[in-house]
Parts: sequence; C-alpha cells; structure tokens
Amino acid sequence: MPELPEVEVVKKSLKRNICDLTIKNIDIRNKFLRYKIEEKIISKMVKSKVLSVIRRSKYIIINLSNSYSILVHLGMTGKIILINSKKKKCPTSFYYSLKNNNTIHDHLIFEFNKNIKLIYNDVRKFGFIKIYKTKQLYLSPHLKKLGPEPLSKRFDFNYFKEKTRKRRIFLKDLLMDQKFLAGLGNIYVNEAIFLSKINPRLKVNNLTNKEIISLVSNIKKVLKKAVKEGGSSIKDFNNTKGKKGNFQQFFNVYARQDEPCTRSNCIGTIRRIKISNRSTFFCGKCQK
DNA sequence: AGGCATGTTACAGG
DNA sequence: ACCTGTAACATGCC
Repeated sequence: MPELPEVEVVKKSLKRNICDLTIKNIDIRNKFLRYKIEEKIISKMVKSKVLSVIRRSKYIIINLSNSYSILVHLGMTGKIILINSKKKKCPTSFYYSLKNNNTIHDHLIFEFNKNIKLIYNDVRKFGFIKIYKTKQLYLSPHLKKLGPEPLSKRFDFNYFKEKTRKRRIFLKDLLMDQKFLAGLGNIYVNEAIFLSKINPRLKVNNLTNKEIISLVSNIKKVLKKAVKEGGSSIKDFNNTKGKKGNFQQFFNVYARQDEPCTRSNCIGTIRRIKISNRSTFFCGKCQK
C-alpha cells in the first residue's frame, strides 16, 4: 500500500474523519510491531484530542492536544481502517461484519467519541506506531535525515544537480534513497524513470541537465496523478474506507515485464531486472 | 519449494 | 564522518 501517494490518501481521510475527536480508549491486541509498543506511554494518550493530521514522506503524524504526537509508518502492509459503528452503510463496518475471520492482523484499535474506531492492521508487521513529544518529533531518527518532499519547491533542478555531482550510484538507487528524496518507493521510482526515458542503471553523475530537469518534472507529475487517482492498490483494499486506488491502471512499466512497451511508437519490450535486490522494470529500447 | 512482495535500518567495509 | 552494499525483519501468495 504505502508510498507517498497512498500515505497521502490515508492522511487526507484521517484529516477529514478524526480531527477534533477525543481518544476514549486504546486497545492493544499485539504490541509486537516493528518496535514494541510501550503500553504505559500509549495509554497516556487517552482523553486527548486530535488537533491535526499531517504527512511527512511516508509517515503519518497525528498531533494531539496533550503536546504529544503519534508517528505512524505503514511499512509494507500496514493499513488504517476507520469504522463508524453507528452507520450501517459504512463500507468498512460492512466489510468487518462479513469477514469476521480477518481480524487477526488488527494490532491496535483506537476508540474515539462519535462511535469512530481506528484500526491499525498489518500483516507483515513492518510498520510501527511511536509516541513523541510534538516538539521533538522532527529530531526523531525517522524524520531527522529525510530529504525534501518531492512535491515541494525545495526539490528542484539545483538541489538535484548539487546532490548528485559527486555520487556514483545508479539512478534508481538514488531515487529510492529517502535521504535524497523522501517518499518515493519502488513503484513510483520505476514509473518516473520510464517517463524520463532513462536507464535505471545510469550512474547519477552522468545525468545530463536535460535529464535532471525531466526527472524532477516527471517525479512530481506521477505523484500528483497517483494522489488524484487515490493511490495504487496492488492487492487488498487501500484507503481507510476500504476503497481501492486506481493508479495501478496507469502503470506504464511496474509489474509489466515481458509486455510490449506502453510508449507509443516504441516497439520495445519491458524487462525486469534486479537493482539492489529490488525488481526494476524498464523498456530496453526507449530507456537506453 | 523457492521466489516474490508498495519499506527501513543495522551493520560491515571502504 | 561519509558512502555503499547486504541482510534481516514476518507473513502470505503463487
């Protein structure tokens, strides 16, 4: 589920649905996520109110009225599900009433007023929830070293050029590096590199100015489009209401190995290789 | 049975 | 101290 667009979609929904609500209870079903949940600390959040919900990179931050913040990362398979137990038409309530057997990966349940429940579900448990003093949040090891937001003005040609002058890694590894740019993952890196017609194994110090300009532009473009389409759903549901994203319909290369290149006028075939042990998709013809 | 999966980070070696 | 590459984490699906 979770690269920048998917996390943005979840954040938007949380913003709409839990701002101003008060936490009434926190039920810890399984404290062994990526980091062990400290029951004592998390239970201190009860009775506080949600002031705001924001996103930084692939992290969701829930700011509370008690001067603490909840930092959430969804890992590979983390999901946030919202349920309104009063509304029979609430899609997730419906889903939960049907698939009663599917709650084994519900690790945390926040109960708010107004009959709203927030469930943190995570099959692989690579995700986590941590509590920080709001003031110290950005000093946390998770947020401290992150590069700029791709959709911000800080991420531009000059930044890209400056940062890559001396580096000798593959383009794909650079874009996957959260210290260089925060929020891209395997899907959107593959897609952005395709749009710019560059070979993912090009060493970054060999990028031309033209190519850098193109990459900056296409990274922003693909992320905006993906957010607009509700993110990508590879399997299972995606947003907090159990609704799938649509961006997977717009994949040009991701998971399309052996298919003809999607670029008009290109007769190439999409290949799959490994870069740093992650699947990498590109057209051997138009991404030389 | 073994490979694969939207991610991060601890560690080793340069 | 910085840069780079590798392995590990836990679970499910082909």
